[in-house]
Amino acid sequence: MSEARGPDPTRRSERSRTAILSAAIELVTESGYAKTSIEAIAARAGVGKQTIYRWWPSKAAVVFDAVLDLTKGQQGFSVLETGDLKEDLKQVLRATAEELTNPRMDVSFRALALEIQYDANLASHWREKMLGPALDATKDRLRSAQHSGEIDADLDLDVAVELLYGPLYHRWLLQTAPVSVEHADAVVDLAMRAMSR
Amino acid sequence: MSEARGPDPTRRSERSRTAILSAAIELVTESGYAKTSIEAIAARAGVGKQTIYRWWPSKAAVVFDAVLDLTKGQQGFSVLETGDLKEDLKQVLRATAEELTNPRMDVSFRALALEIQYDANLASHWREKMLGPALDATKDRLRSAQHSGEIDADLDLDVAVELLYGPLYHRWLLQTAPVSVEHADAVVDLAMRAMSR
Amino acid sequence: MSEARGPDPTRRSERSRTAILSAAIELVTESGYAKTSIEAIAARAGVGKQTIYRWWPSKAAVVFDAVLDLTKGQQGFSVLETGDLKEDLKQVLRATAEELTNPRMDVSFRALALEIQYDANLASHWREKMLGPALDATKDRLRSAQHSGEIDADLDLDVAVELLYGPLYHRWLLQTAPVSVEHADAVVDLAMRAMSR
Amino acid sequence: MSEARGPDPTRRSERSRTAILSAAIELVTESGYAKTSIEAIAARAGVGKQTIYRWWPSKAAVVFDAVLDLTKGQQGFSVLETGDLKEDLKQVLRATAEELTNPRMDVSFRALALEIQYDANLASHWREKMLGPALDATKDRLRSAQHSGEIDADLDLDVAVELLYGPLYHRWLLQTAPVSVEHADAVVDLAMRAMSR
DNA sequence: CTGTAACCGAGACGGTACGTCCGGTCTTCGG
DNA sequence: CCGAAGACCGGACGTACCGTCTCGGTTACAG
Repeated sequence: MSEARGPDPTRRSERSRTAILSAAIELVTESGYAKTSIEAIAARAGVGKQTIYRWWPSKAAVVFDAVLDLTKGQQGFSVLETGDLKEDLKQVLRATAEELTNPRMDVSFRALALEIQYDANLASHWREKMLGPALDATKDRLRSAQHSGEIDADLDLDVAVELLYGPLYHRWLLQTAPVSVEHADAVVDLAMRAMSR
Repeated sequence: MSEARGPDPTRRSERSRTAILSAAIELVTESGYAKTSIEAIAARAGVGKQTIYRWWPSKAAVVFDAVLDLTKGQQGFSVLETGDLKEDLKQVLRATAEELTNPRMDVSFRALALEIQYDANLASHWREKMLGPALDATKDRLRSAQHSGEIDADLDLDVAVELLYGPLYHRWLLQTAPVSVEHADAVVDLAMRAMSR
Repeated sequence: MSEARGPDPTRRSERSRTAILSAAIELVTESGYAKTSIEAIAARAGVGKQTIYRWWPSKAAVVFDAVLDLTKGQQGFSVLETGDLKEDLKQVLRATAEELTNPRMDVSFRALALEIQYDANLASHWREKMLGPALDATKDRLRSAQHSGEIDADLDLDVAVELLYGPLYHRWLLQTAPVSVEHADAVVDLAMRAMSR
Repeated sequence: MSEARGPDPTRRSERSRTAILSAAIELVTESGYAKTSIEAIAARAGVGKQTIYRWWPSKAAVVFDAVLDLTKGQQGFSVLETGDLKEDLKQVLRATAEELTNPRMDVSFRALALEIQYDANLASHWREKMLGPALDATKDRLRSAQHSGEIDADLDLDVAVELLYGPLYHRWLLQTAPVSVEHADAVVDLAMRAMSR
C-alpha cells in the first residue's frame, strides 16, 4: 500500500511514517473513520499534509497500513495441527472472533472492510494481507485433514472455509448478533458435521 | 426512516419525495455511494436541499428509503414449503444470490450494508426491513423441518441460518469470490449435511 | 468590481460585505498587502471563504472595493475655481499629497496602484474610479484657464496634468523622496511657469 | 544584492549563477512575476533550490540581479552635453521611454518597481543601481546648464528632474496612456518652458 | 595523493494558503 | 406553511510553494 513511483523511498522519514500511522489509529479509534480527516492526522502527527499525500493515495490506504502495523505479529500465520481437527479449528476461529471484538481493531478494521467497496486496489491488498493468511491457513489445515481421512476428500474447501468464517463475518458486519468465542465454537461444531465422513 | 417530528407529513409533496428517491438511486448507481452528495441529489431531483433535510436525517436514510422502494415487492416474504427442504432452501438462497448480483441493487445495497456501521438507528431499520424478512422466513422453514423430522431437533437455528447466508455475504461484502447461484447451491448442499440427522 | 454573473445580488448579505471590506482594510494596514491572505480576511470577518470567492474574483478586487468604500466621500470630485489658478492647483495637489501620506490609505492604495500591473480588468476600474476623477477635474480646471487666457491655449492638457501629478506619484511609488504639501506647492510653482503665457 | 555572510563566494559556480538568472528572466517574461516561483526557477535552471537560497534572500533579489545583468551596458551612464540642453534631455528621456517599452525589460522591471514596496533593502539597491544613474546624470546635466545660464539658477533641480521623469513613470506605472518617444519629447518641450529664464 | 570541507543537484520535510466542494442552517419568495 | 432556490458559515479536500534540512556526488585546496 505504501509504494509510489515518484518519491524516493530511501529518503523517507521513518519518524514521520510512524507518527502518521499512530495518529491515524488513534483518531479512528477516538472519533470513527468517517470523522477522521487527513488534515487531522497530519496535525496530530506533527507532519505536513503533503507528507501523507506523498506516500499514500488516500485515507483508507493510511489506515490500512496502520492496521497492518498493528497486526504485524500474525505474519507467519498458520493453524495448529494437533491431530484434533475440531479443536484446531476452534482455536483459529476463536482467535478471529477475538480480533473482531478487540476494540483496538474493531473500528479501523470494519471501516476498511467498508472502504474496499470503493477502491479495487485497496481491496486486493486487503484480501491478500488481512483476510488471506487466515483463510489460506485454514484451508491448508482442512486439506491436511482430507489426507488423513478425517474429512470428506470430495469437499470443496473454498466453500468449507466460508462455512466457518461466513457466520462470524455475517454477525460482525451485518450486526445481527454479537460475535463471541462461544459462537465460534458453535459454528465449528456445526460445520464439522457437514465436513465429516 | 422517513418521519421527523417537525414538519406536517400530510402536506408533503409526493412529487418531490419520488424525485428525490429516484435521483438518489440513479446517482448512487452511476457514481457510487461515497461520491454522491446530497447537493447533487437535490439538484438532480430539482428540489431544494432543505426539502431533503426536512424529511431525512442523512444521505444514508435517503438511499435506504430509495432501496426500500425498489424492493417493495418482496413485502410478504416467505420460503416455499414444497416438502423438499433442500430444494426450498436452494430456491431462497438462489433468490438472494440473484439480488446481490443485480446491478440495480448491488451498489446501493452494499453501501447501506456497510453504512450501518456508523448509524445505529439506520442499522436497526436495516435489519428489520431488509435483512430480517429473509432470515426469519428461512428460520421458519427450518423450524418446520425440525417438526417434520427432516433435520435435527437440537439444532441452533440462528447458527444454521448463518451457515446458509454467511458464505454468500462473505463473498459479497469481502469480495473474496463472485456470488452466483451455483455457489448458493453448493452452500445449501454442504449445510444440509450439517443439519440432517 | 463587485458584480458576477452567477449569484443573485439581491440576496447578498450586507453584513458580510461590510465585515469583509473592513477586515481587508484592517489586515492590509496591519500586515501589508502581500501578507494578507483571503483566508485571514474571511476569518477576521467571521465569514466563509466561499462568501468572498462568490462576490470577488481576487484579493485585489476585495481591497479595491474596500479602498473605494473609504474614499466614497470624494464622489463628486472637482477642483475649486476661485479665479486664482495657481492657488486652485495647489489646493488639489496638496489634497492628493495628503491622501498619499494618510497612513490609513497609503498601504492599500499603493498595493492597488501596483497590483493593476497584473490585472487588466482591475486596472481599468482603477483608472476610472480612483485616478480618473482627480485627473479629469484637474484637466477641466486647466481647460477653463485656457478659455480665460490664464494659460497657453495650445497647451497639451494631458501632458500638463502629468507635469503636475507625475512628480508626486514618482516620489510616492518609486520612493525617491517623501511626498509632502511643500513638495506639492513646489511642483505647482514650477509647472505653472511651463503653462503660463 | 548578491553577497551573504555564510558561503564562500570564491567557490561559487558561475554556471549555476548564470543559469538561474536566465531562467528567472525567461519565466518572468513568459508567465509574469507573480506566477514565477523559486521552485520553477530552480527546475528550469537545473539547480537545487538551496543554491538559490544560498546566494539570494528572495525571488525579488534574483530578478533584480537578472535585470541588472541585462542592463549592465548602461554602467557609466551619463547625459550628452552637446550644448543644446533640450536636445540632450530629449535624447535621455527617449532612451528611458524605450527602455520602459522594451518587452524584454518591461515585465521584470515593472515587477521590481512593485516589489520595492515590501522590501526596504531591495528598495535602496533599486534606487541606487536602477533609477539613480539616470536621475543623477540628468541632474548633473541640469546643473551644468545652470552654470552656463541656460536655465534659472534658482531652480530646485530635484523637482526639475521629477518634472521630466514623473510624467513618463506616471504613464508607465499607472497605465494612463502609452509611453512613447513622442510623449518624451512633448514632456521635454513643456518642462523646458518651466526651467528656462 | 589524499583527506576533508565546501558547493552542488535533488528532493523530503513541516508548514501556510490556495481555490473548490459540500455539509447543514437560514432566508426569501411564490403558490 | 410547503417547496424551490440558493446564500451563508464552516471544515476538509488535494495542490502548489515556501524556506529549511539532509542526502550522496563532485570539486578544490591543505596536509
